[in-house]
Amino acid sequence: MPELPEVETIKRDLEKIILGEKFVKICVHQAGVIRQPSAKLFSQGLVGLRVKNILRRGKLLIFELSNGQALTIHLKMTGQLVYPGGSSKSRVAFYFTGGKILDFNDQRLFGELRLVDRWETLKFVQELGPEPFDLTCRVFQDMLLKKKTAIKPLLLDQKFISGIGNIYAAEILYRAKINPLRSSKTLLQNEVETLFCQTIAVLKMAIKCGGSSVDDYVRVSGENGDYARHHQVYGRQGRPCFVCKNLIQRITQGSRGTYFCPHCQR
DNA sequence: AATGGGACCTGCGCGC
DNA sequence: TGCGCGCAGGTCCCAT
Repeated sequence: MPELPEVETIKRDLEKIILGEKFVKICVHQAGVIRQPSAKLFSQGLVGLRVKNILRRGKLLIFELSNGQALTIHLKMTGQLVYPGGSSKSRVAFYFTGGKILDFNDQRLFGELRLVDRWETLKFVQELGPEPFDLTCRVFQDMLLKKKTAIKPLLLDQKFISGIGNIYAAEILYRAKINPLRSSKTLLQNEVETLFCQTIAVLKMAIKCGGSSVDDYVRVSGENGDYARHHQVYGRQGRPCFVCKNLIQRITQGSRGTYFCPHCQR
């Protein structure tokens, strides 16, 4: 699922392809993914505009446009942006000057595309927690002390911290040797420091690898990201921990899967 | 206020 | 072999 490292990878891939390009035509094959305004106004509104800048906020991709508006794309679970496009899988096809086609694919139709006047004022954006890379350990510790939730669902909470999803929450907690069930405010100073450092380290390494290809995620070129081979716990239930050889467990937490090593993570 | 579960979707893998 | 069910998870929405 596209989390921060995957969306950042897509952002960087796209910068090389469509920065400065002008939309000449939009083909909406699945109107449901266009959340704002109507599919018709969305298409009409984009034609003639250039992509001035590409940003990422949490897991949201933002295309700043030449007239001051913005195209926002949330890939949710199965969204993809693929170039060159023009495939039959495409839910929306973006045509640019010079014949370039960018496809938005989305098997499960959870994705959300919007054309808005100001992306900063979207409710979703306003409620997002801080970017991990903008945090200091000290601020992170203060945030953790204000909550009493289990640490795993807290890391997944986009209002608490933005960009972390189910895969990286598992990998980060494993590397920090912290049990996902621990209440955030019971974490000791040194555990918070390790958690903070591992959060940054895992996300940075995952970006360097082009993200984790599990299920549908691919880079804009269609290639896989390479970080999945660094996964220590995600999807490894019943298999031995690489450190202690005890079996990785899968439990359900907040109605989604949590993978961890009960021996290494305390 | 904070937490939990269901809804939104589709394809896949499993068990019968 | 084939069918139906559960599961996958980002976010929203509602109930508790």
